[in-house]
Amino acid sequence: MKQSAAESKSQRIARVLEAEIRSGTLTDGAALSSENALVERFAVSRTTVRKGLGILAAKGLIRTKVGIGSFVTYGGAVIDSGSGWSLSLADGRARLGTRILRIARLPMDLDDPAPQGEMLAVDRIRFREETGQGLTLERARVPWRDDYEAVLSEGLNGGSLSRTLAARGLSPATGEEWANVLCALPAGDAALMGRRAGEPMLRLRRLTRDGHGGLFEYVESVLDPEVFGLHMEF
Amino acid sequence: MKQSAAESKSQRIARVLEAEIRSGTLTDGAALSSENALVERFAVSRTTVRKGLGILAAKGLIRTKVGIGSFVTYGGAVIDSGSGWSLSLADGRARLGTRILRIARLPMDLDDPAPQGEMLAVDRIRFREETGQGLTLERARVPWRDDYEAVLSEGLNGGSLSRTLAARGLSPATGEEWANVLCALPAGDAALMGRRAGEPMLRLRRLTRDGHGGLFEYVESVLDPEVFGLHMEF
DNA sequence: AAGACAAACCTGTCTAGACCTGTCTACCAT
DNA sequence: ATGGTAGACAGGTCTAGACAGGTTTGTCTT
Repeated sequence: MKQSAAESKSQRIARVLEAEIRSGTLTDGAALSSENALVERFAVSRTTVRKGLGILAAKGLIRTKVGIGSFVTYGGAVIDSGSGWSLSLADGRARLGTRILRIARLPMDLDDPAPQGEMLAVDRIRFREETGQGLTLERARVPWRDDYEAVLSEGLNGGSLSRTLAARGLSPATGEEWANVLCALPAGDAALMGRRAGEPMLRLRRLTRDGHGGLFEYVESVLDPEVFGLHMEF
Repeated sequence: MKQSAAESKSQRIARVLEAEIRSGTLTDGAALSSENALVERFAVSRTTVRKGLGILAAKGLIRTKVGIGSFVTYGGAVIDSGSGWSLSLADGRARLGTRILRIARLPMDLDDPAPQGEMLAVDRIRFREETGQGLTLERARVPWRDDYEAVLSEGLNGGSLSRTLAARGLSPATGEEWANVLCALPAGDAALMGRRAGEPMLRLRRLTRDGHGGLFEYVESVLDPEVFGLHMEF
């Protein structure tokens, strides 16, 4: 077999496996085949397979444990504790696009956690690419720090606020998450999402704290109930 | 065998048992099943079971005596599990009454798990005592066994199906749970609950399996979204 | 009724082997 | 120098046993 010039074998392996993960063939939490099985499947050496898996691990798509194997960690938007909810797409294959509504510095504007002064606010919508209809509306608030100035101008690392914070060495120590039914979508949110007001929606609120109990991040999400659900294994 | 997270089998066993201890299913001083029984239940080797028990012992949750068995030594407050989600009453203290709609032997009548033949069915409503309005509607299905005959005539142990099963030495090895928004309460369920049809509701589905992957229990619940939510700490 | 004994449990400990990832080295090709 | 191959080795995880010794219980004997 001829090797396409631009892509090494390990990159190809990573690409094929990533496609299987993102397409849902390999679902969240599922075990990948063992390295030796992948050696068989791709007819390459184990070194090459491991390089490919390394690429996926660096992207955060899989995690591997000695003596056990590699596991898909994509889509578990929550924690890696293995014992939490993960948000799941109930509706098989919906292609999601993302649009950032704003990244701004402003006083706390959400009701729930005690007012905390200036915040870094990130509002984001995810929408169905075919129709443009908004499927999720997420409002994240993080206590302002001066080194967030760069975020305002340069945006987020990989579109993810948690990744942006992690890149600054910030990660939460504890947290809570609530899920409930929002019986009627408010008109303002409906307009932003391109939906009808009054629809029932799935609502998630997530509050994380740093080691000293201070607010780390607060996220409020409204999700299309036809597409999103929560899933847990135990 | 499919493993659900990047977690070793012994860790999973420890986690499941810890949840049972902390949730009060296994109370202080109670004996755990013997190691060989746990081998059966989780379908793993005794070495692995012992590793799991070792984790619990290291946490001080159990103590084991030669020739006798392992015992729960967790005396502390039996608050909620800490791992996984717990159903929480959003609406402070609503006094709940319980009404069993039926306990019956019948062929599988719910859509979700593959049809399994005869089932023990328990349908139950929880309602607000002040108003009589139904807050939850739960349908539980368990594959029929002949020794359930007594359940049909004598009812459940303490009103709980899981407790009834546990009393017969039956407990699940693994399970999954889904939560989503039921956009419109069907008319039939609405009549049972004394609610208006078409209301949005919170819907939970829970499927547990025995160690060999066979169906253990399936429960479908519909919950008042004003009163119930999901909560998780991590 | 009291004691001895055996069977059936239980945990503690050990082994051999299968299969897994992590790491290393030596070598080849472009 | 880079990317791939092939193999060896260490160590983690799990299985399937065997064996020793503690505990309980029922039964048989005295």
